[in-house]
Amino acid sequence: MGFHGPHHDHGQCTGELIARAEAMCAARKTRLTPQRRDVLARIAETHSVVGAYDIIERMASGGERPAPITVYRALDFLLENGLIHKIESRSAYVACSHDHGGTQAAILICDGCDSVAELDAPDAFRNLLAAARIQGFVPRRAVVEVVGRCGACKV
Amino acid sequence: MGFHGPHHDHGQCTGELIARAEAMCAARKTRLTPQRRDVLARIAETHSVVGAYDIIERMASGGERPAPITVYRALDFLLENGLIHKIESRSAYVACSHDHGGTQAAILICDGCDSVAELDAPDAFRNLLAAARIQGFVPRRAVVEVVGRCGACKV
DNA sequence: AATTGATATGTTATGTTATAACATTCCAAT
DNA sequence: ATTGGAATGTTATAACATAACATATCAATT
Repeated sequence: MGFHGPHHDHGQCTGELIARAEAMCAARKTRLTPQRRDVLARIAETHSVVGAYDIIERMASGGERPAPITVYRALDFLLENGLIHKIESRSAYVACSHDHGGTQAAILICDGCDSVAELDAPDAFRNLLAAARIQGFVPRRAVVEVVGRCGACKV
Repeated sequence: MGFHGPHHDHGQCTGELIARAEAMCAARKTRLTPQRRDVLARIAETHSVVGAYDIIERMASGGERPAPITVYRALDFLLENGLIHKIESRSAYVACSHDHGGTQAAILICDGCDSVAELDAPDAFRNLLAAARIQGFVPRRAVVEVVGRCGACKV
């Protein structure tokens, strides 16, 4: 949680993520195929948002250029399994930075450097969903994205 | 606030919205030009989300077909002036149902009937923004969309 | 080992959403 | 009448996402 500075050990981030992905696939009996692993690795290169066509470009430099549908299929898999998040306000994707044990996280997006942090805000979600239910609404999924400036980019 | 039933007086909704738009433009010395008014009116036809190209189709049936950029320019104006909201998780638009006096509203989206309601949830926003600030983040805009079932569509 | 069924991938094409770049027109203030 | 900013027109293209159908892979069963 929180933004990652420029000097953090990013190898650890990606290492943990891949380990988590493998553990999850083993547990759910799904497969982390080379394509899926490759797409995940490309997204995990940074903590900034990455568009689907950015992923295509990155994969093209260092191998065959995948068709868009190929990347979107991998994205669907990774989304379903909670390994990445879609940033709706950007139509882009980011690697999930940590295991949310069933709880939902808000997304903080810096419009200075495009980097993303996840924010556990259980009170906010509780309030939000409670307010929705009072209206007779049955929540299924909440999209919570806050756009602003991270500590490093604020003036 | 809340979802609108099938039998509500929708003429009143659109009437109020246009009146609000005119008052706002008078106050801010901006212009509610015929194109902008037309786009606003098309969005305001229902309380469901409307895509930009839906607006184009609706305008085409009853006049010249506007170019996409024409509609997007009007959408930008209406967004800037708080007369419509963009639903990020749908890439679509909805008329603002009521004047939010400076406060932010959450959006409830029914995945049964695609209709939208706005929800004042000041506690949720307060919690969310406070949690973000603790991380050293400076919030500028919050996207809060809850997807689920409205009272009429839930099983 | 062969069969089978589900999962994953390949291939081609197209649909959907949004903006760039530059020219022209409109309108209110001087 | 001039002028400067706001709005619109015009053409083209960028960016995001899925449809439809064919083929391949793999693990479980016979």
